[in-house]
Amino acid sequence: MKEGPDIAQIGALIGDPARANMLAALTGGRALTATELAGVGGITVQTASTHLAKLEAGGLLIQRKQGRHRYFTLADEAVARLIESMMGFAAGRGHLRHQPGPKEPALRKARICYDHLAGDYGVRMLDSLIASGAIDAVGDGLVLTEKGESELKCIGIDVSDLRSSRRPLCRSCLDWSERRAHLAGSLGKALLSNFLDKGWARRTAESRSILFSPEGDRQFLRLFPVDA
Amino acid sequence: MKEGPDIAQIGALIGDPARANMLAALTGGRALTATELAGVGGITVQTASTHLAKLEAGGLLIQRKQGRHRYFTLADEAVARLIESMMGFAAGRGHLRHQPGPKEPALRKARICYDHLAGDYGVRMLDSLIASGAIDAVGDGLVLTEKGESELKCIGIDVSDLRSSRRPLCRSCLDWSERRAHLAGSLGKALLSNFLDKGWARRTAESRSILFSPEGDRQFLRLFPVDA
DNA sequence: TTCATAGTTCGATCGTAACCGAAGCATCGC
DNA sequence: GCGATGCTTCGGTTACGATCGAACTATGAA
Repeated sequence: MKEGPDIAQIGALIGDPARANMLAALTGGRALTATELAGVGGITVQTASTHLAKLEAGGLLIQRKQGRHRYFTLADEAVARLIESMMGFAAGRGHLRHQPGPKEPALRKARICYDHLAGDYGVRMLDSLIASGAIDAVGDGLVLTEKGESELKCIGIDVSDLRSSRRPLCRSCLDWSERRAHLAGSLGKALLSNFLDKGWARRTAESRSILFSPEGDRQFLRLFPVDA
Repeated sequence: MKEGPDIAQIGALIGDPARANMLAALTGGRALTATELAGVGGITVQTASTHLAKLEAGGLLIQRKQGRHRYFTLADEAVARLIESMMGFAAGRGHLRHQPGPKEPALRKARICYDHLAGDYGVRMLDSLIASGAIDAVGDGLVLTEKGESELKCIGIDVSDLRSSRRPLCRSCLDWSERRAHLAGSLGKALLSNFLDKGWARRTAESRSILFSPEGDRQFLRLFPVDA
């Protein structure tokens, strides 16, 4: 039969634990060096090098040389969405990691998903935006309302800038920890950048989790109440 | 490290060519026996049996015993969506099958995607529904309009029946051959069933392709014109 | 120049999983 | 009961790929 595109190739690429860990780490959006990726994969640099070459040949990664470092990133947003969707799927099937580990709670509270906010806070934000009428959930899509647009302007986000990009403004992204949708798209990215710029939150060095400051936490919860 | 769900497990399950072929075949929505699946995988029944056991243990497949046959199907629609999304991704990266084969054209024209219409005709149908105002494409979601609902009633589809199901009415699904969206969800299913019931088209025995009769072809093109 | 760091390539080992033949169950038709 | 069919389990072979040590290339620093 051999019908359609070859999913076995990319399945096999993702199917190795070391490679899967590297890809998951890169879903954090940050460019990482080969040595760092060897660390997250739990393997030596030699092995990591061959893995990275395969991932690059498969079109999942791109590398950028900078001095004697090589920075690897996911090839594009489509790869990030694929990985995230597989995580959502795996979480739904109970294919979870054996030991949750100490960083799990922080990761579940707030983490970065390629370039936008995910985890409990990400889901909460979208719920609140929908409840307040800033975003309409229509079918399985999301649309920004006029009301929402003016509210965003108040917190310093100019939506007309975002519209000029080819990327969709609002996109819903399934959250693997919450098993519900959070906000992706260029607006999702802009909101997270906004929080980081304001100093409400910051990214951690080696993890995908996002740490809110006490003040940032307060502001965030005020801005996105649960029962709005 | 070791953040989040284990995508390596399902990646590895899909990563074997024989298993990938079986899964792709099952995306046709039809239940297949172990022997049939061995055929599409290009392996003996013994080997297929072990593969199927692994896929079942991984939650991707379910089996139903019926007499001395065992019928395998995808576990649920989420699996079908995962496979289809991986196909779309793979097609975009150029991970195509080596030789297109003789059945390719028919497959590209019209095929079944779990339970709804895909391929050129699937994409054309959605485009036409949007152009005529029966469906609104809003954000990256799809909504049926009142006008669309009454038009559907004319061709014999009662939307209120569909609404009662928990499954979303309209969903967009990326088509790997056309690289554009077609209509999924319970409405997508209902439309395809409608065509099959009317005798406009029929499913083929061993492939995912859908064959339109000359009359059905005429009716379909009349109902969903390109420049409506 | 020399040394140190980052990364790749080579070579060899090792483990696992895919594979099939043969035997073993289960179900159907007779 | 019998044989035939559909499928699974067992045993043994084979092949591929993940892994690492060691050697090699490249960039940067002193």
